[in-house]
Amino acid sequence: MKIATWNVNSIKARLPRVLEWLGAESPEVVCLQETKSIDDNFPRLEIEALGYNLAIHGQKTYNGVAILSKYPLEDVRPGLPGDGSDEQARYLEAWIDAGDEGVRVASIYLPNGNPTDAPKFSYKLAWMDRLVAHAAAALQAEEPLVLAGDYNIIPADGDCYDAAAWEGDALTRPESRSRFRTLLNLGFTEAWRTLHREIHSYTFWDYQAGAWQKDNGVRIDHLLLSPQAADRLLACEIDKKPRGKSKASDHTPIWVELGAPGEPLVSVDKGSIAA
DNA sequence: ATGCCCACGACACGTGGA
Repeated sequence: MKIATWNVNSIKARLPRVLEWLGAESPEVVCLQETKSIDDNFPRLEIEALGYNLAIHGQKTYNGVAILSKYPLEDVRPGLPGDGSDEQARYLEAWIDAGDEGVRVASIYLPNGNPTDAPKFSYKLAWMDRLVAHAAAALQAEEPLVLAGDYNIIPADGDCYDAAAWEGDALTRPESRSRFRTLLNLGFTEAWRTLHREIHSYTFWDYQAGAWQKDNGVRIDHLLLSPQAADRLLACEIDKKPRGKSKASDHTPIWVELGAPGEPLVSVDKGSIAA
């Protein structure tokens, strides 16, 4: 089962790019962020026509998350618990009903947090504290769980093109990174870094100053796997193709491939073992 | 050193993004 995450920067502006990518790659599950659409205006029909079920959690103009799935969606839960006064649509989770290959998936749009001398930064940190608490509780279920989305966190200096340029930014501040590590240390596996050793691989390139052409990017879109999901991890790749198209989002998709429970992670050549 | 570009809402430019 392929599970992707993509910050589309407006589902309305990006619909042709999204439909083209879904048609070409056919991921079973897709988490979208920054849909920037109220639920009544979400282009459901076009996406359903490609064989997807939808769960959406939107608001006017800003934020907005969605989960697309070729399997039925069950137990859909919009909103990150922990603050009933938070009206920003940044979290949505659902159970993907794929029988023995079922998995719980969350679509996450973590606050940017800039500028760091303003309430936006404290909101980011408080939101991360709530995410840590919710993730810790979710682990108690001992289910396969994938927390996928735009974390607005550059985990390490090698995950951006110029660490000096990003020093002091909300995406690299120690307060942000330490909370991301706390999340990982609960027992989550960061899929891409687990399977790739190379640095300077990115999921976001700014629209400005020719960042895409110069490969001035940052790696801020992540998939975090519970132990039961990590045991099934077969692959994780960044698909840079959509970022190079016209009318592109500034983010590009990243995906994991999960096998069935108990499926071998690598094929074994029994003949050579016998020899 | 600062802004570059893009999307939104709803018409002009302010807000937000990262």
